[in-house]
Amino acid sequence: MTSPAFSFEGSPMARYIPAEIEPKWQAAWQEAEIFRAERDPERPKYYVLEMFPYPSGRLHIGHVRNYTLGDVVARYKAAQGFAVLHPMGWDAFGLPAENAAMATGVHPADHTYGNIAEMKEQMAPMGWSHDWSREFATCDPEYYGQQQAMFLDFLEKGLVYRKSAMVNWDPVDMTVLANEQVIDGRGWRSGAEVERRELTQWFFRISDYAEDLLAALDGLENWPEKVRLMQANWIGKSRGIELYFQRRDGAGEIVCYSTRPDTMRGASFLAIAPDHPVARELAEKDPALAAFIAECRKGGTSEEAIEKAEKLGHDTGLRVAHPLDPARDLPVWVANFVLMDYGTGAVFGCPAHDQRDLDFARKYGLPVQNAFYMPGESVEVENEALVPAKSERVVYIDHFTGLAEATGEEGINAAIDWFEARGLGKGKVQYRLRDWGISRQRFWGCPIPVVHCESCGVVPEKKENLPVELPRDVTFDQPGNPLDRHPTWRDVPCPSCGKPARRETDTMDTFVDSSWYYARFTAPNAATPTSAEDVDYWMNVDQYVGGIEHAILHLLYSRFFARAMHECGHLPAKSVEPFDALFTQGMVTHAIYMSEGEDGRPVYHYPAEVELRDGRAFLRESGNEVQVIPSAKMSKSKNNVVDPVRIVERYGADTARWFVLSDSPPERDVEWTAAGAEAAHKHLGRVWSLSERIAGMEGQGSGDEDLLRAMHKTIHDVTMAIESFGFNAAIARLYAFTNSLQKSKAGADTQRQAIRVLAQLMAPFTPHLAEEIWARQGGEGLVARAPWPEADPALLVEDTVTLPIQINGKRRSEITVARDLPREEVEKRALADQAVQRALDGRAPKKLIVVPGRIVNVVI
RNA sequence: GCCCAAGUGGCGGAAUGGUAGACGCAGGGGAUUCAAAAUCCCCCGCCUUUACGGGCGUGUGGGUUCGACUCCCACCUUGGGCACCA
Repeated sequence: MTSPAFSFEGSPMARYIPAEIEPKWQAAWQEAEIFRAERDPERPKYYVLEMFPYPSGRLHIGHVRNYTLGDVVARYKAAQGFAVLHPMGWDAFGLPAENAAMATGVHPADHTYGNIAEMKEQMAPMGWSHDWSREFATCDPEYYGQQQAMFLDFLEKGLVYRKSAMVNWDPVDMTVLANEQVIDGRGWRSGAEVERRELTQWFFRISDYAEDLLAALDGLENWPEKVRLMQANWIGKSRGIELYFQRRDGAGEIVCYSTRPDTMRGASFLAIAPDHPVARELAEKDPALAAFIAECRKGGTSEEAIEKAEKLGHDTGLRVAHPLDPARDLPVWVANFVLMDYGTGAVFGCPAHDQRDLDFARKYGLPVQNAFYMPGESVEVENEALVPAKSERVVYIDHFTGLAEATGEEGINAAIDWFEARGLGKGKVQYRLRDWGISRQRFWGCPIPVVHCESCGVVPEKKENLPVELPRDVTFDQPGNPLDRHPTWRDVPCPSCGKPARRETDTMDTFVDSSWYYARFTAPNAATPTSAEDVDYWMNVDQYVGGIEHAILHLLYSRFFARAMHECGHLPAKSVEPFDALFTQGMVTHAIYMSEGEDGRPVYHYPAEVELRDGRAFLRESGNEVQVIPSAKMSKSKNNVVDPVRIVERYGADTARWFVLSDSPPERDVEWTAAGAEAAHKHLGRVWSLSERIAGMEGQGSGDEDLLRAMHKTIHDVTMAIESFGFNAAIARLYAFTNSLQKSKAGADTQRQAIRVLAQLMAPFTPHLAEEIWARQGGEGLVARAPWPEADPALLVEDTVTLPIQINGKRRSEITVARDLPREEVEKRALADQAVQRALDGRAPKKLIVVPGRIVNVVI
């Protein structure tokens, strides 16, 4: 069949040139304002949100993945008839702008707004369906002013308070450091050993919501299981007991929190935090202890730093009575691994059943005594602690409750009852979750709107004076927060008594900014933080998309903030869980090409300098082979960053979008490869040629029904795949259908129908190419506005099925039978099969399993 | 150190407990071409066999099941988070 309609040669086909297609359709969308979200009581709404970017100034390929994922959902939902809200804005406060100010002297605001302008320019060619009319940056005074208003509401409701807490202190630069700025225990600029220093700071009472935040996780059915689990572990609910240990010096008691009171027999010491009041009290008269406590303050505040630090202890000389045997003494040690923030800041050490306690006991020569054995093994612990799961049965040794063999859980419960009955302790539910410290000793953040007055104390700023705006006239020529040394900004009259007072110069954690932006998008210009009408209509976020690295902090803070906003009347009750569905995507990675330099240090090569042959990499210039490290996180210093702007210039946005979605499931990391991008581009070119060929076709053909069946199957499969975020699978189905269409001999009308459906199904992924094909094939209006195609169920079922036949679970043959063939017939046909006959060798099968429509298994 | 996740051909990956390897890349063969590019067609897990076929195979070791990539237990490796990076 070589009619002209099928010939590539000689037909006046246009080539696929994205640079001609893409800007045209972007202009058409803008002209029609199809992405502008409007409240529409006639239609159901759909709010899809991607985590907004920090304006670094460079669009990263990770952004491309994130926003393309959201864009597919937004465009798909729009095609299904929803009123879609798909906003975009900027998480604009933060350290990098201050670092830039220190390096170049440019004001953080200028730096940030400059970056925003640059990034917007880089985002425009991607063809994302964002509603830019709702754009804002968290550093806009209009935004952070509303945040300050909410801070004052929280203050009034008692959701905010001040207390002392530790920060990283650089003793040379005389400044507070972020954890990121502490490298191996030293300040990143000064190189000085960092110490922990106490500062009075503002806190949100998130721990009051620990139980609610934990319990409500069950209702978040459309969140990834692992995120819920991570949050549950982070909140860390545990049931235990507060135990009272009487001091031998008669000065009262030390209260320890324990989740394993059943192991009390093995207690050999008490360990208290260096900041514990008892430690401080004893240090006043004990210079050696004071020196030890000072030593414990070395290093950063991060939990990782504390946990990994060498376990150090100091015997205070104080003794307490062992609760089980008042004649027995337990020594009280100060230990650097005990955290004042958790429990009571004091624990009893049971070396036999806790590895850390055991290491500590061996180091300092403290006794090790088992509280239980595993059943049948009466072995004393040596160098490995015996720590079975609480559900496992153990044999308690001479237990104070009278228990013999029991599970850990039973032992714990019995021990709690026993101690409570004797007034030695009190059962207590404990959470690991700490209150959220929001004070930052930095300039580029939302100012905390309070004033410190000598006579009135801490006085909230009046709401009519908001926003408390950051000043323009600041310099960054010395370390620290310039607000601290800005007299005219800092010195203000007290809002209450009018006497001279000082503004709070700390600003808020940037996580505060990102804890409510989703609500602000529903009414970005409202005179109050939110507007009731708009949050009622648009909230909740139906689909939230972002990086897995935000699984805990950002999402937990947002959940808390929504609850707090509800209490202050800024969100309805339905929005205390603001994100109905969450999707966490993986990273985009890229291989690193590395060789060894003359000095032995690694040299990183740009992909452009490298030629790939048979999976090995060689330098183009010298021909020397270089080492390939696959799937590495993109990093400027490793020269493996892929610039999406260059990709779009070379291949067009549709190729970039198609590729980042096609190669890996979205939740997993995807490796960017030049070959993959090339292949994606080629495929789009094939679809284009196919469309051009079909456009020129006329007349009848054969196999129309086969093509229609394939088309409806594809509609069904692609729709299901999009619904479940299986975008790579959706794209695989689109590849397969393209191949079927290419090979089809069906008539012109059917083929035209098929290519139009293909364009519709591709539209969420490659919207520009889809529009072009849609227009050329006589589609009505914009494909972005065409209703999503529906699969005809009648065309999805086949009359016959092919059943694999297994023998002992291994596939050995297959039979093709009518779909509704009765089971007995299937059995008969399966047993008659040659392979089965051969395997049976005259014997009768032990068992015959027929799963209708799926499989036959013959057990011999 | 603690919490979480992921490991499937040369590579990225597919697979409601039911034919492991869909789809794509790389590779091999062919067509077209004066030649190349582009395009099109076919093959492509490993071992064994002339062939038909047979054996092995989803990080490792166990277990549940007629049947396990999928469920359970232990381990190994890699990645994410650890409260002041965003």
